[in-house]
Amino acid sequence: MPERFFRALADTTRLRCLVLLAREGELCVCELTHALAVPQPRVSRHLAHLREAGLVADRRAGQWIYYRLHPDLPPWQGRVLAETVAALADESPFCEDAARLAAMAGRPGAACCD
Amino acid sequence: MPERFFRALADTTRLRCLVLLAREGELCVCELTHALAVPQPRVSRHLAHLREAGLVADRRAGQWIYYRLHPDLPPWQGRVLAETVAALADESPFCEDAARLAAMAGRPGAACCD
DNA sequence: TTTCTTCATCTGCATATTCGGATAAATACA
DNA sequence: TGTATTTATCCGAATATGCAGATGAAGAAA
Repeated sequence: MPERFFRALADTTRLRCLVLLAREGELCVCELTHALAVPQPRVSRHLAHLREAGLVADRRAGQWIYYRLHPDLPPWQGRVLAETVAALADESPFCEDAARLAAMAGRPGAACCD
Repeated sequence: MPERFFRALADTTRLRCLVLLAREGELCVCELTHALAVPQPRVSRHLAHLREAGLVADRRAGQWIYYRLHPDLPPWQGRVLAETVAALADESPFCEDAARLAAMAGRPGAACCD
């Protein structure tokens, strides 16, 4: 099912989510929604797609659901993802996403004042 | 346009062509058609897709048109492709494709009797 | 020229993908 | 209980993608 893997990567919204998750480790839907600056249902829909493709895992914590890159990703897919993230992280719109996330106020897991 | 790259990889016929080209270096359409055992217009259509995505280059030699992985592929895309080919080459249907190609009679570039 | 081979493209159709907007479900909190 | 927040899903429509089969275009060889 390698086509399923690449199909999951063949969309800008999903790639932006993956690049952010690779950088940050774990993010909730509202953080991703703020960082990408797109409607929330769109983020949820694409995260569901990534989850069904086995690329991300989710974890509920109170009212938030945190997503992360799937720890059991096949090694070659992990290497492909790492190469991709390294190549894209400094490009647009991925770097802007990271900047918006860093500037986001009231992030759920963050300390209030540091 | 990384989505364009991954979209090009998100189809079995195209992946099979790419794996064969990576193994063999250069192949004409009739060799690919024989190796994949699918209708020729299907191969041509997907090769055109790969060409428009910048993944392969073509070269006319008489009545044959030879395709190869594009020599100017961005380095990170080359690494992704190499990881992918290494992971898939021994899997089905990619290994069967290589076997059918090896057993093909009357290949255009081959010597007649060795 | 005619014929053959190779390859590309067109036509018609079915399916898949994506979207925005509305709504539902689950949790936290008053 | 009721309300606010977070997340998921549904709906309808537009667009994209894939296929098979037929046809077209280009070169080779008679």
